[in-house]
Amino acid sequence: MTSGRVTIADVARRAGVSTAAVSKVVRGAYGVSAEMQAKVTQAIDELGYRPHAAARALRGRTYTLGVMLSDTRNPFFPDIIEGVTGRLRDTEYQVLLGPGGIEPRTQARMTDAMIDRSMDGLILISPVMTDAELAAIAAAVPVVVVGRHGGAGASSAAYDSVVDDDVMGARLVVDHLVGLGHTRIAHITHLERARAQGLPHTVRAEGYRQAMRAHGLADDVLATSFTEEGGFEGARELLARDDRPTAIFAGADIAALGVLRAADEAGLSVPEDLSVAGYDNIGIASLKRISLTSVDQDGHVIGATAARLLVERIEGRSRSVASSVSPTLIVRGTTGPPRL
Amino acid sequence: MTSGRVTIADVARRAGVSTAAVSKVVRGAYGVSAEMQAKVTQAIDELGYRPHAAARALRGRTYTLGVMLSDTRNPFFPDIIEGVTGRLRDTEYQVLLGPGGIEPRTQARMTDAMIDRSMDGLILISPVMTDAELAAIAAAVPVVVVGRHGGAGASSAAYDSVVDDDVMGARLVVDHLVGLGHTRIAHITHLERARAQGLPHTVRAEGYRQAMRAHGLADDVLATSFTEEGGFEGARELLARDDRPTAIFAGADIAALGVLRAADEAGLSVPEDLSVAGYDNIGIASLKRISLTSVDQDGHVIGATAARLLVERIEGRSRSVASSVSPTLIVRGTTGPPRL
DNA sequence: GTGAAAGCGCTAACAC
DNA sequence: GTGTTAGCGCTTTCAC
Repeated sequence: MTSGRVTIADVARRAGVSTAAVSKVVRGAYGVSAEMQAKVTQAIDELGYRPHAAARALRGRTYTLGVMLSDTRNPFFPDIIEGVTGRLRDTEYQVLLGPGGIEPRTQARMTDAMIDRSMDGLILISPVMTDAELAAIAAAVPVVVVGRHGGAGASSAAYDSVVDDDVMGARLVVDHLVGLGHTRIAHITHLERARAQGLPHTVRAEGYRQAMRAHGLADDVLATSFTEEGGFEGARELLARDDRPTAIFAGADIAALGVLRAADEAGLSVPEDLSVAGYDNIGIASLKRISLTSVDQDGHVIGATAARLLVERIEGRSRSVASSVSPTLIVRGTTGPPRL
Repeated sequence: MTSGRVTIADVARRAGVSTAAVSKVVRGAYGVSAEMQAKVTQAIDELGYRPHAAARALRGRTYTLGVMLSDTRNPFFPDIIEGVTGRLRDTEYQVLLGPGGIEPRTQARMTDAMIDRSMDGLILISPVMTDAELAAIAAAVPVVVVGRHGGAGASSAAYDSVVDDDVMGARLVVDHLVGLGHTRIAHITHLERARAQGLPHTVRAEGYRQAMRAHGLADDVLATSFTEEGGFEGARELLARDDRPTAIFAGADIAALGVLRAADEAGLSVPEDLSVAGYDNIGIASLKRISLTSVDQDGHVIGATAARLLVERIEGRSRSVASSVSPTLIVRGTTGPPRL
């Protein structure tokens, strides 16, 4: 089977035409008569011919798009991937995912590997690289970056980007809580590892500050980490204060789960004694037993947008595009009016 | 940069040798003097040469292994993938993931695409295909199937397989519950969609039955679905009975979460009134607020084993291997002695 | 031990 | 509108 592969020459012989003609029909290129089209198509079907991607790669495209994942465990990757594959379903492009790991080095190795495999374009999800590295990759292949905000003026023109509007997401939460009557609203964020910038947690924290200011309220940001433990520790510290907050907005659902545990342990009932909101709307947030108010990023739209932009780039657009997807607040059982 | 790619000819020129020599050095093949080895290696470094995978594919290997994912949302995929990539880290193989979807058709399209891209071997995770289709793929490329039990005698010789020992996992749960004093232990399984066989849930249910029988207890299997709702509905039905079970073993954690909700709503406390156990040990099972007793599959070992077997196959083994990985029971807060 | 040369399957000029 | 042909970058006999 491997060696007995059907080639374009077999099809040409069968249809009684040249290989060039077959190639044109396969690619849907210009200059083929309906008659030839029919003959070739029939021969292809009879023989079960499928173009050999590697051979194509040597001259033209591979019709392969790569998606580099920075962290396979990230709970909204599946949505983004579904968005990407859904958008590409009826095209001839195939999507392959590359587990890049969380280290800049392993991510670089993966993007190199994808370029070596002649992929036609790359979607990088939350890449941990310098803008210079990103620009270098974008110089070699069309690139769309997902999940990194704005950043580096000039060099960013080399690639397109899609982000969740994290400022808006944070504002939705604050507005919701203020609307319920809360005034002491704390925010738990992720402790920054100096190097990368424009990361979602930074933007969410900034959005929170802006929104609080807009309401004339004092902000209160605590940086731990986006883990269950991080949320737990942060909440424990916040709840130990004299004038403890009546609401805690965690920058990620996983941390919000830790906050809920801290509330449990402190004997506080949610949402009566403490309102809790998260970000990302991960699957379990909707479980009745959790029922966490959260900001939904609509990974489908993000993925579909990234796919659309990438194909546009491949097909010739050179002007760079930065797309921002609006999040939605999903109100559930963990937020309510503060006790009077 | 794209057009300015460094080729083997550039390296050969720089080192003052033939392209054939460079090729041998790159592949670590026989018959190269130490001196040539040194010259070539230096030229490669100076020029930053990386072999072009597509060009290699036309003659030899691509050093690319494909992992077909049947359902990106499956919570233990990340572990399996980490196991695979971890095992391959220090080899020259690269791993690319293919989102195959849950339909046989889309999965077939993905495996075709991977074969068209000349991947050296494929790992198929929980593929939904007939054994004949699997055999056809295995005839074209080395294959390791993960998550499908035994099955089709003869044809299975065409590929290797790695499975979790689901019979053992089910027994661990039953033994644990019986040891605590339970006798009325019910099992919630997934309603079978006729076609595929040897699927984990079937084997888990069978393992549960065997274990119950071994203890001289009557089994009690209810088939709903492996969703939160499925677990909820199943548990509601079970708990409405006169002699309701004192323990429910759900064949998947997600369903166990539904069972917990049903217990909450019925006013039963866990584990005093009802013990609950799941399977898969998904991330949130360990959250203090959930603390679900569950069976852990060790996806790392499963992934690493699959990678090892695949590489062995590629390098020549023809005898087929079926590997079974032992699961572990993680006892947490949802199981305890029944109320007397 | 090393190099020359023939392809692998396909695409893209360029002739016809 | 269709066919001929020259490579793409690499691997692999086969001479030397």
